[in-house]
Amino acid sequence: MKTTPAVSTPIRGTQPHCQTCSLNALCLPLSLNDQDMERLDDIIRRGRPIQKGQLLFQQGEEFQSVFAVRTGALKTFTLASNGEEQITGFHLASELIGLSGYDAGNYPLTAKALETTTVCEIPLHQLESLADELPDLRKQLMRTMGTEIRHDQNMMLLLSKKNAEERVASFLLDISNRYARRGFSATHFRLPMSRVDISNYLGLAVETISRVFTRFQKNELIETQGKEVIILDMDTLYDMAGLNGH
Amino acid sequence: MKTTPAVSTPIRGTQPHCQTCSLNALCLPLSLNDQDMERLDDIIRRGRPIQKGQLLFQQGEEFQSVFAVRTGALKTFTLASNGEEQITGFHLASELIGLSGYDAGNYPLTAKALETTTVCEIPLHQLESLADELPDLRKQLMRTMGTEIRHDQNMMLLLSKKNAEERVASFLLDISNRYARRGFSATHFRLPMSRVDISNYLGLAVETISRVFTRFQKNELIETQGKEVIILDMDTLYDMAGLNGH
DNA sequence: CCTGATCAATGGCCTGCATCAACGAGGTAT
DNA sequence: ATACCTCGTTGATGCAGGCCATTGATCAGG
Repeated sequence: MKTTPAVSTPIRGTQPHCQTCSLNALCLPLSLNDQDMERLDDIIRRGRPIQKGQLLFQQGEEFQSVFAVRTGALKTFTLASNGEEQITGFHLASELIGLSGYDAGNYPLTAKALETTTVCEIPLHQLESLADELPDLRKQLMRTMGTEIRHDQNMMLLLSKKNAEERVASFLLDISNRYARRGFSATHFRLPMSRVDISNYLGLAVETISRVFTRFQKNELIETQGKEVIILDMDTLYDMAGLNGH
Repeated sequence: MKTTPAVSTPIRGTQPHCQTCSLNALCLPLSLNDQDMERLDDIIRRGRPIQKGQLLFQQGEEFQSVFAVRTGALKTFTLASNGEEQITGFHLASELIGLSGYDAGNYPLTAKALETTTVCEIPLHQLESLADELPDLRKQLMRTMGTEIRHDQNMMLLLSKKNAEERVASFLLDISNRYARRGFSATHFRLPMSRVDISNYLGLAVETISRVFTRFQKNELIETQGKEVIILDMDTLYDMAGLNGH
């Protein structure tokens, strides 16, 4: 439960590269040509996996690296002064973590593994100089931050305007879409986080999550068994989420 | 109530420049040297003021420019599919608007003037190429986006964990700090937005805002008269906001 | 000066969800 | 096997804050 020493030294040869990574079309290299991708690949450190419950970095620590999730999943959360935690996001494979630390010298949130997880570590200094040389990389970084802002503002809308059912529907569809983009099933997946995490993220009590899940099952919108979820009626879920159409 | 044709042609000579602008230490030129600031200044368009209620840009419109507030104030909000609006932020002098549009080709939110407002328009294309040439400008842009992310994540915490009094206290202190950074009084200021806007932003009903304001006045934490606010007991407000100390 | 519109404040009622409590199902250590 | 976790589910109760309605204050237009 303590911060792991980030990621160990690079072990080239036994480790995959951006060029051959199946996620490169979703990840930071997204818009880079082969040459540029190689230069990015050169600064990336890949280390041993972090175990469930371990921290990737902690709120207040010096902001040294940005991370891309290779396998597994993490949650990021901020701590209020009273010690309460607010989960700000879940991060699946190919997603970038840590850029929100950019405006200050330290991470404004903590990242914790939800399961055994491997990440690519991108040291800030080198990312900085590379971003100054490669306009496409700079654009991609700014797009990623723009996406994060958009996500957070959607969450603000969810948290201040939607009721419990709308929140849970939105959440399920969000996860479904993110799996689908990675080539997995949009209707049959496993939630990597606990009910408590979901409730925290959605600003509800755990009990409310349970109740909404069972209500959704009675109405044959979904089927669940523990963390396994099958979506039965995508359209109705979209309506409920207040995302009519798409 | 329709989108204004953004900002008219530049009227050089009668308009101020970044170099002489009293806000340049808070605004985008923040970290630029004189030469670089001049180059930024060259691409900035300054136009006639927009009136209260007019839109600077509208959700869905093509993302063409970023704006810096020179005088006045605006609110930005997203529209849910049911038409409800969620205010995502208020923007005072020197603050940048529009960067959240960065991940797609169009603005994900609408910006509306809360009072007569003047802005500096920074066309995206030119900002892009300048950012590729000036590392300091790139860093400043990314820091600004990082600040926005941090703000939004604080709002997520507020919206999902704080009660009505804590929300209002946090809000008043936020505004107070932002005025103070601009050299205005931290304890005596005028709120540019209506109670309805505040309630929307904080995820509460208008009536709740009114009640909390009067409760705060009975407890001699603040004094209000319409939009005028005087903060009487900053320390207690900090405690209530859950920002003990600072 | 009057009229209608917009905004803020306050009272009264009502509900969605938090809270408290209890319980079964796995999982793990002894 | 047994004891002891943690996790998810369900039921019962209470309340913070939403919603509706009224009133006064301020302001713009005729």
